[in-house]
Amino acid sequence: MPERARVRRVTLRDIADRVGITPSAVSMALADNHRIGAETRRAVRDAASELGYVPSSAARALRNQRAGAIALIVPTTATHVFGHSYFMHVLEGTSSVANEHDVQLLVATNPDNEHGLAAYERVMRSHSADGAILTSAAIDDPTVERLIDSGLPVVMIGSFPYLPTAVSVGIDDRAASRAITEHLITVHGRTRLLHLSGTLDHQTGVDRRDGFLDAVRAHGLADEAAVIEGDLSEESGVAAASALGAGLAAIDGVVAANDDMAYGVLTVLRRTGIDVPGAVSLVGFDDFGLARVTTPGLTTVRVPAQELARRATTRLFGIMAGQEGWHRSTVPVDLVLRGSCGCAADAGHETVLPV
Amino acid sequence: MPERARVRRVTLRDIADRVGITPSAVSMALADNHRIGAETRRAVRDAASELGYVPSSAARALRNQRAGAIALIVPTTATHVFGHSYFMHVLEGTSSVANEHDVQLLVATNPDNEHGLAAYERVMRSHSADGAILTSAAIDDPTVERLIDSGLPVVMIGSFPYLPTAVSVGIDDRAASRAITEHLITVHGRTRLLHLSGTLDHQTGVDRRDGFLDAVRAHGLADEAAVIEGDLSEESGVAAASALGAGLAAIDGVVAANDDMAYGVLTVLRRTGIDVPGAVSLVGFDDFGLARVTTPGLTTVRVPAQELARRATTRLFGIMAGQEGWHRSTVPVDLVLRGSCGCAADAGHETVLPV
DNA sequence: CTGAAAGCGCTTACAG
DNA sequence: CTGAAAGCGCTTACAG
Repeated sequence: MPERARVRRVTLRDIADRVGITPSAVSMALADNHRIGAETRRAVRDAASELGYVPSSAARALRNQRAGAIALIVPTTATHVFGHSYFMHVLEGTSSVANEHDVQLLVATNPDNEHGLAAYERVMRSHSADGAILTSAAIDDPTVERLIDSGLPVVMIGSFPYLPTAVSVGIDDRAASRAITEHLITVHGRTRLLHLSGTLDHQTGVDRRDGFLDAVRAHGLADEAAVIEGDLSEESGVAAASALGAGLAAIDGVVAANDDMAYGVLTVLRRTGIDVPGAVSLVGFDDFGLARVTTPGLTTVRVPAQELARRATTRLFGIMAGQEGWHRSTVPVDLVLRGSCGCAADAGHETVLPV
Repeated sequence: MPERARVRRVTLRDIADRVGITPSAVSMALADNHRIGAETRRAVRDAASELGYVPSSAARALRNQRAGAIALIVPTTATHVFGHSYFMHVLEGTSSVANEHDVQLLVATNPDNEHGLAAYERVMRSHSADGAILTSAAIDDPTVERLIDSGLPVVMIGSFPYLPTAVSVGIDDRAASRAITEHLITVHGRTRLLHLSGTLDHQTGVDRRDGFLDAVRAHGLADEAAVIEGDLSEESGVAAASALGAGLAAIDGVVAANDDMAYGVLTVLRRTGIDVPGAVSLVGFDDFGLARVTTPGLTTVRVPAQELARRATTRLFGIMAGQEGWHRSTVPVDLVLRGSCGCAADAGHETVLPV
């Protein structure tokens, strides 16, 4: 295999031989150790770049007892529950911060319940990663606590009220959901509201539902309000709206727990001939891209997923460096008012309002 | 830091001490080496699982000269060009095969043009990965050739006619695009066709356009046909259709290079009051999910992105194991006929036809 | 001040 | 047949 041969490692030894010093000295020279004279340092640098030296990550990891990598842990179910856009945003945020720290990013998924546990437990135990970002775990996921108890630095994205000592970065889902619901009530005079929730085994689903309930209760509209549990997929939005049938006519506002479900509802309303926002105000949650181009544009809560990931990862590096400090960071979100609630008549226009 | 202490590594030495043999013997026992007696082997296994032994990936990597990881390399621009769903499918496919081989998955992105090169060159040179999957590189991306020349096992997803020796897995974009265009011509009698292409700096964009041109030329419709270059985003579909203005009325069929752009076109057609599929047949490419739930359902080419990734990764492991063999594998695709071309009248119905 | 050894944790080639 | 050393490539504590 001549091709493989070309990959042959360039080591400190090769540089040492060329410059005429020891590997130890080369190591120090490359680390700009003052023990090594300036001219030798330069000679070493030159030789290193000529030979195309790159340190062996394995040797470094073994010697330093640090992997030089962090892991992004993704429970299997999460992709389906949270959607592709959410993960790409998280991946981009995590990845860019890891790059800034010159650290590799491992992505660990749980293939199934049997080996799933092992999948990321192995990551931590084998010390393939020095820390982990965990996103979108279910409320009752037992692996989360195990992971935290293991002592590996972990930062979670989302809300974890049952793990008060865990470090997490998230948004205030409840307040945001309440705010967008109150927008329908106070600005658009809606009184018969439906909430299409996410799965209630995730904290996000619970919090967004509770925010909706906070709003309808505060305005004395609880009796007219209803909640249907969906699963955050567009299909479940279609299904929920379709199942309502004639009952749809009795509703004048729909608060969906994410945009995808809102699209599903929109499709059914349109098919049924119910005007949005004329007869029904419709709002979503997420603002991961498509909300801007639907007709009408979808009013929603903008979740800064990439920013959440960036903060979580930055914090992770802080913890790995020995920092202590806060356990929970909440990132503010915005209401993005477009046409579907009744705000902006013309396509493309939007108003952004901090919650 | 008491928490960190809990992570303290369990090594072969710990097992050896407990069982009363040498680390070497433990290593052999765990590898089921026949040199070690059955009872010792059992004792070692018991001790290992009691102590929670997991081999050090760094030590193994250093000793075996293998990283125990593969890399998924993603050029920066690619996310925007190919979309979130495409990448999640690729990630899932690659990840699951890596899991099956008990190998870690590294995700390497090129943060920007300056350090971008270094980003994954470092991955290969530092031997952080034993092989790489490269997806969606631009035609003129110089890093691709460098990567292949480096000797690191690489499998690419997509089409790379300029790199005939490269190992790649893809679909026949040109044939599929021709097939779906001919469907509009022969089955639905469309004669004034518009192609909304992807970016032409990616082979996919070129191939799908050429397939469209093959079809209109073969049927003598080239003079009535037009091509507009988009960028695969829904917005660009909106923009292209809007820019056409009154010209839209002269068209009776639109072949978009992906579904997202088709949604954009659909939005404009609907807004303009042009009936799909009554006045215009509209088709896309990808079938990554939403095509099923639009109204009408979008006729498209189903691209098995996850399967492509699975095959590419399986092949990568083959190459890493020393296999030689084919350089290019083409995965067949299907036409999925729904309502937007004029085929299935009722929502939810679809016909699947191999290309 | 500087040279060279020790050792991270593993596996296997080698000596006995 | 089996015990124990060598060595992967690094970094730093130690001896001189």
